[in-house]
Amino acid sequence: MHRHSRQRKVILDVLKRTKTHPSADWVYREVKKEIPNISLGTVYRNLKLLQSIGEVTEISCEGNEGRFEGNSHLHYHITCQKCGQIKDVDDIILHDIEGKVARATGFKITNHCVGFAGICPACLE
Amino acid sequence: MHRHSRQRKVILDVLKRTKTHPSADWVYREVKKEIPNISLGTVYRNLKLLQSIGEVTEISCEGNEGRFEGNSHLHYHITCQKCGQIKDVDDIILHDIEGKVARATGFKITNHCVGFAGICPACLE
DNA sequence: CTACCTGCAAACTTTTTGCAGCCCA
DNA sequence: TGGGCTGCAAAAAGTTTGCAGGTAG
Repeated sequence: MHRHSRQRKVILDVLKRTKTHPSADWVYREVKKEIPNISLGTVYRNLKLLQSIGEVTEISCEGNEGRFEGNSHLHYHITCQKCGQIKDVDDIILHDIEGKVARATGFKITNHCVGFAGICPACLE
Repeated sequence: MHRHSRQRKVILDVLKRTKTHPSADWVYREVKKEIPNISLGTVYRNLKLLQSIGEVTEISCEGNEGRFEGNSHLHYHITCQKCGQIKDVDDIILHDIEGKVARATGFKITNHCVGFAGICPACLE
């Protein structure tokens, strides 16, 4: 199966540590501080592998393509359309919606995501 | 403001007509049947313009980046993780969720999207 | 006329992949 | 020692943009 590698460990550490929702390139530049000769290809390969084993989630709702996070509990996101920041929305979880949609569509649901777009308090002023 | 152009009209027609959620390239190839020498750049420019005036929506939830649709009423999407098809979920709309999130976050909400991932009935068999 | 729009092609951004060598178990 | 993993670089995929000429109003 999988082996350990320093690169993979540091990539995961960076993602677990940050509160932001970074792009692959941001992760690359961050890991580079610790492993200066790491390659971008390795970052992409590991982000993909970590996703496949559920350690990392790629978020994509409302135009936030290619952003990752190491926070594995279910939560939603909101993006400020002015300054671009992405924040977690932890207060609201739709516990029953997957069952409803399963009944309505016949799909076996494995996951759902919710994204909001708007203007953040700071940009509203 | 904006002028009319045959290219723009055909692009919009294609999007209104289809029940799928096509990529820019699919739209390009479809429009090409009617306007053989249209360029991909024109398709991208018009998809962007049509988005900005609300005629077209770019959907992005659960890995469906770069897919467009001409169906402008609010609805959600579900993607089959096996065959890749995207279907509309029309039966369920969360009318009150934007207000809830506005109160919880202080954002002024302008939009929300919901995406589901799972396995479609055909692929389950 | 005069903006806006188009086709074309080049440029850019983001992500993937082939390869030779390295390293963990 | 073998198979996964890495760095590097080239390639692929997706999208944007500059330009010169066309066209709607």
